[in-house]
Amino acid sequence: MFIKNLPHKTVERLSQYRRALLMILSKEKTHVFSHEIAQMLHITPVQVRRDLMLIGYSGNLRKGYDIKELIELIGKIIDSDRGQRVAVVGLGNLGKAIISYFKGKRSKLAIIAAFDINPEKINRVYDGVACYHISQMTEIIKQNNISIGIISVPSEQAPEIAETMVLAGIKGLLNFTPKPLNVPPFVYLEEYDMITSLEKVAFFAKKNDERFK
Amino acid sequence: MFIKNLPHKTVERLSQYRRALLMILSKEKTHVFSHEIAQMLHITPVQVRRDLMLIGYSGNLRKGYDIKELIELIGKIIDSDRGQRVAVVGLGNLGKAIISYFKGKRSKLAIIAAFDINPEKINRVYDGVACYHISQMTEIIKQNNISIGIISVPSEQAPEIAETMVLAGIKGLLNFTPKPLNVPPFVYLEEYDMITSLEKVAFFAKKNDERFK
DNA sequence: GTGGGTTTGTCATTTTTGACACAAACCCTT
DNA sequence: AAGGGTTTGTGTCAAAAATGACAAACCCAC
Repeated sequence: MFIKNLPHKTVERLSQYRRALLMILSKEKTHVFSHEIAQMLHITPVQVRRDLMLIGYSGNLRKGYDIKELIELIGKIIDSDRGQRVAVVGLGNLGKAIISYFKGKRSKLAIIAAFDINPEKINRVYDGVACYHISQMTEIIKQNNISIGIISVPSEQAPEIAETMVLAGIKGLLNFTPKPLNVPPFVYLEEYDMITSLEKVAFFAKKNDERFK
Repeated sequence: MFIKNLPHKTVERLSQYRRALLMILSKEKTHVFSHEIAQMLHITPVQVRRDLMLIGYSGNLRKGYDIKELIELIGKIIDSDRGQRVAVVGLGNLGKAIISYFKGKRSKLAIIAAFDINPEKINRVYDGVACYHISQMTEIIKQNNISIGIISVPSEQAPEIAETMVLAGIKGLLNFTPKPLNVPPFVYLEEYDMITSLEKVAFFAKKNDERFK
């Protein structure tokens, strides 16, 4: 299903809505109000309703939104029909953390390979994901039609890894290193920077502290 | 140093500028142009200049910006004068990854304690950070004046940890679990969600792919 | 049924963020 | 010393995102 020009931020929130909904689905509830979703994500109910409007979902006026239906609709919009395959490069602490985060999550995104250069890790399986040597990367990406790459290697190696993956045909990259990367325009790149997040928290924590003092 | 109402996004970028500048500082260069910074972060030169204007820094018209000066100025603005202390709760793969990310980074942010419940980890030191049992958390946070908390425990435990930390006097929280948290308004909370990032990459990678096909 | 209390859907507005355009400053070359 | 090529600094505009406001739909209680 396609909706033209879905705003960037809305895509992010849809993903968050879905995970929040999956969490409350286990309970006996079948419906949820916009203000309940809003409260979980610290946003306003209007924002939730507007996002849902954009994807064309209508709630029940008195009962709210059908949780199951909504989860499925969000899936139809943000997931790819045939699923997308993901590879993690760099099986240090971070790489392992990412893999275990995904474990058990039913999703159209499947991590199906990991790469490293440490001989002790090669040919072993971590949380259901097989680890190969980086030299096999191009081959395995092509064979398995992997379209998404996660980079969690030491930062010096990031540019080289990125280039190899792009040449192998990857379509999207998530970069966990602080090293800025350059990729062609047909590859979507997201820089995910823990340090910046932490510094931001520190800045606003400090500011908040002064304000409430 | 205080600048009133520095935009949210500018704060994020300042942190990124600083890290990009630190990377090129090692080389022989002493000055940098706005378009060079822009290229590294995939933004426009105007944006860089605008941000620097907001913090009142003037570059040299012909040589660009003095790297060293700029790094220091950014520090004066986003860092706290006396530094801020950070604790990591949950010393699994993710917790360890965070700590090693920080190792060697000179910064006003210092991770000075970790907490876990696994007896094997208690009273050991990881990358220079001592690990304590969670039951000691309140005590140690207060004693050491820790103001920032990073939550990297399994998601079910996140709300309880957050509450304890808030009561212990924490001022900012960075939450790596998908569990939405609730904190009082005087605590700054940032949710850092790996899954959402990955789903976003997947969505736009898919979209890009269709566009360029 | 009829009125009151909720909640949705959406238009209109504000706020935030980013981009354009261009003058002024500057150095280098000649 | 004069002209050309860069780069900065900033007023202005455009786009994106968030918010406010409110009518319409609906259920429940009575």
